Amino acid sequence: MATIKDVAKHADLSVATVSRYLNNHPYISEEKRKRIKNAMEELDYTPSLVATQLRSKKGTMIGILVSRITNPFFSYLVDSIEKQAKSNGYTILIMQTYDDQDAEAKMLELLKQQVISGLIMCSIETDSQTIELYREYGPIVLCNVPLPDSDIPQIVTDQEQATYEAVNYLIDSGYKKIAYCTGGNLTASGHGSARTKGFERALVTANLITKKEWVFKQVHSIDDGKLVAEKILQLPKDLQPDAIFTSSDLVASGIIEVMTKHQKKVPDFLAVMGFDNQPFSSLLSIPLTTIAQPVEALGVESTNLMISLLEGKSYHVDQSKLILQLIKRESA
Amino acid sequence: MATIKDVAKHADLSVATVSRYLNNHPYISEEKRKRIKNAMEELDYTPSLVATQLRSKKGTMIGILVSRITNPFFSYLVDSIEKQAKSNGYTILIMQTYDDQDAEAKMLELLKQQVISGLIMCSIETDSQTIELYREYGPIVLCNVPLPDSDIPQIVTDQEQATYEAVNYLIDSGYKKIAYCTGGNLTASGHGSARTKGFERALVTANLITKKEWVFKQVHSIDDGKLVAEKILQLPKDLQPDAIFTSSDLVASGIIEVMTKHQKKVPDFLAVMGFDNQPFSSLLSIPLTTIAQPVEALGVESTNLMISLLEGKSYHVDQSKLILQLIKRESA
DNA sequence: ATTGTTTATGAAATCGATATCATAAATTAT
DNA sequence: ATAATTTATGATATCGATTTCATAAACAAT
Repeated sequence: MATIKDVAKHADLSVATVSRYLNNHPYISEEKRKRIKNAMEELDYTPSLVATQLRSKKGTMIGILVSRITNPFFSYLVDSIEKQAKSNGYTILIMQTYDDQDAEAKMLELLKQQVISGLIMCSIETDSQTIELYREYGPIVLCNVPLPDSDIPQIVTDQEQATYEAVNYLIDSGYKKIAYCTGGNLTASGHGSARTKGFERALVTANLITKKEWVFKQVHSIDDGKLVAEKILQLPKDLQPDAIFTSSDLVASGIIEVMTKHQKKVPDFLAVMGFDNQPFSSLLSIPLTTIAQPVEALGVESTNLMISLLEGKSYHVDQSKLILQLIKRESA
Repeated sequence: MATIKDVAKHADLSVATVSRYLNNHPYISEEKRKRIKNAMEELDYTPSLVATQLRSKKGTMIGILVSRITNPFFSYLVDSIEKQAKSNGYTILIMQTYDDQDAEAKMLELLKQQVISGLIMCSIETDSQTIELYREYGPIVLCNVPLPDSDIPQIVTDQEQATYEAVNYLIDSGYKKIAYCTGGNLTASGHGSARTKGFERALVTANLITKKEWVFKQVHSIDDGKLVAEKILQLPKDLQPDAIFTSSDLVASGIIEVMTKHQKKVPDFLAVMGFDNQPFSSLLSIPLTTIAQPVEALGVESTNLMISLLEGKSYHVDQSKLILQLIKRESA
């Protein structure tokens, strides 16, 4: 690999001049410009990002933290972020946490070490104080994971209201025993809690009660959904819910699969509300009633915000596109 | 941020000794060991990855190239790779190419620049010679994208045979006018070509013909699938295929959606063969007949191979798990 | 007692870039 | 004509680690 030294030698100039050329400084004669350019081409030179970063502390890499890339909500979100970042000259580094604090910590370390210059967190495990500690090393943007009591820049949607409306829809449809799934554990401050609030508000407003047997934590995947369904089926008849609000379409699909296998009709036996409106959700044997998230906009806005933070500009978040929408189909 | 210098000063030792401590060199007295450890803790010191990399040329970052992360096949593959890499102390950098040569080139540049120490390519756009050029900068492993005429380390599955068997299954079921979708463009050397070979072999063996109206290139997504379906429906009746081999379950779903909307029964009007056996494929209104890929094993094997290459060890690929399997359901 | 190893440490060069300081020539201002 | 600026370039210190070389005890061998 050719280095800046080689280029300098080859062009019979100092490294300083070559460095100036690289950074578009003024005061380089047209003639030397050409000599440098030629030397670079002849030597097939590319500046070392590592060395540049060590010296200048400026980077072009943005980290993204998601809990699971296999969840289409996140893969589409990542997709959106990546497109937006790439078109602005930034590169993306993705890491999954699998709800693991240590993984999240590792990513924050990468920020501290300037491997990444900024971090977009689309999932969160640690408390806000810990995250605050890392803000001095580079901008952190929260994407769709509200952290109350914190002034970390965030792109938010109103998960509370959307959940409220969705559960209200269930209630209006006549369901009274509504179960609830969350990806979190109910204690954490992740966005689960906003949904939980909306859920509870709807129940309270309608004067309905919930039972602890109807609450399922840490459910993420199709398989988790299957487990939930099995548990429901094992409940005594009078304790069985007649509807369930799930944390994602993945979970909803798993529940429906098991119910169908046991000849329990959805939504007659159990109404199932999804979340995310994934591409396949309309194509299932029982098309999902679900809540669509503005994935595209979430990605664009959080990336724009991140870039403006990195470049010291200001950015006004366009909240108008960050709207959740209830999509009524057949599962509830 | 504390540096190695600060630690040295704080422990009243030289940077060299601290560096030795960091790298587990022998010949450091127990007493200084403790002093260094204490100093590090007090200063909350973390070695700079960037600086370490600049000096030692060794890194812990592995790049992954996929064409689209939103395709579940790739997101599950990435998931598998990430798990395996993480458990060995490596970090993953993911980039999407969207079939774009330039994106691929950018990732190869990251290898040249030692931002990543190795690259796992799960999709490929460039020709083998170009890729060869970058091998001097770090190991490159091809994952499920056969490049013939190349000795780049690769993890392969027999896409040709699997396709052959799947198409044979269609033929045995009585279909004679079989259409074909590919993610590539038929000219490239990607894994599309292996499938194409298998497809053609099955047709030739059965003495069937294909028509250029039945060949669809560059189809990847659900939307691409819808387009294909529309095109088929616009064909004159006698030119319409009675079965279609698709490049992914995503495409298959899109086709089925449009067919269903036009009251054309699948598989009676058109049998649809998927590819990938995605988690939702069994849950669709018409469960997909498809080919399961050993995603998990592909990830594990390619990562193990990469790590052994990175660490100068040898690794024997366990081919026994890299088996494709035809899964018969209802769509064909 | 003298030489040869082993153990333990520090000084300084190095990796490949950037940034500061110094300097010299060319240009403009007084 | 001299001073002040602008333009153009090079030397060199620096970023934060690793690594080589040198050195000095401590211990063993002759």
